[in-house]
Amino acid sequence: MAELLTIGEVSQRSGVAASALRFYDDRGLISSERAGSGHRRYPRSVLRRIAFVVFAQRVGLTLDEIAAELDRLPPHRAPGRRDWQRLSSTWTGRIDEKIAELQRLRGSLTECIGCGCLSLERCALSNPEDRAARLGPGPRWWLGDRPTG
Amino acid sequence: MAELLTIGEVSQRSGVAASALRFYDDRGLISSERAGSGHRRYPRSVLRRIAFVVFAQRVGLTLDEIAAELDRLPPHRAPGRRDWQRLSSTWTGRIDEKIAELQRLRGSLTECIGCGCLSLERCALSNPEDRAARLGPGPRWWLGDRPTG
DNA sequence: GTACAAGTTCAAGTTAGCTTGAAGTCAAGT
DNA sequence: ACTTGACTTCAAGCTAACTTGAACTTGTAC
Repeated sequence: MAELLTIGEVSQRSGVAASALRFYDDRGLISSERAGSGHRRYPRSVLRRIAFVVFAQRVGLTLDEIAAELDRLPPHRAPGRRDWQRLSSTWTGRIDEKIAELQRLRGSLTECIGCGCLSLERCALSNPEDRAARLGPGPRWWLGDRPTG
Repeated sequence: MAELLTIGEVSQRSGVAASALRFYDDRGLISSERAGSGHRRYPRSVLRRIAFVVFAQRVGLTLDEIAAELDRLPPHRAPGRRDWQRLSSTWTGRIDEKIAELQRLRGSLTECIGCGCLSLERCALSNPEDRAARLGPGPRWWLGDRPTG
């Protein structure tokens, strides 16, 4: 039962690719000591941190946002039950927003099909404001669905 | 009242940037005649086609999928009420799937917070199968949420 | 001592859906 | 004639979150 884990072991246990772990390491989401050889050595607590990252991603947070959340924890500490609960309401709130938005979309869709208008000017579905609001290049992430920045 | 519209006019009426319209044109989503000058000229029906594209994007279809749908219409025809209705069930179905998935996510989140486990091996939230299933590079679109390829 | 797996860094590639810029053409107004 | 604005093509850039490849070093097993 080793105290410190290699990147390969962490990868296996977490299901996250080693390349991704190096990437997280570079971005400061996780941190490692180095063995004399220069190889990364991770404490077990890193697994909870990784779990946190994975879950947060599923909720829809970007890595930057996740990094910000992790920065609010005592340095290098893995999130515990308390932190979990502090975040839970924010996260479920976020999911709820997404659900609500999809339901609104669903509603307008059925409406539009009912009336058969398919008019860009009138139909709520086209939602030109949202589209106009997204400036610059890049894929249109969730196409006008992002709540705040 | 001109019969044919310039790309700028189409852009204004649809709210879609001219650069995007050229992009759609190149991808075959819309098609144009050319004036003697080489400038694009669009029939009015293009507005309905564009509406179709915009709506389909909001539902979550990729441009490739949208192109496939449009290919099933008589060539160069704008989608009418019938086409609309034929597609409506597919689309609302798709939205429903997404909603269901978010609700599942919400459920596991509350569960996980209740038990405080935050274990990558046991917790339903981490969902290693989904993650393992996404191969290759590129951003993890909707992080493991995509139903079929 | 010689494989071979597993680790390292760093740069470049991948995806989608556009945008931006460069360099030039065309049309209308003064 | 000259400017202004709208249009053209084509190549390159942007974003996020990684992956892939090259070139090299370390650690373990036989």
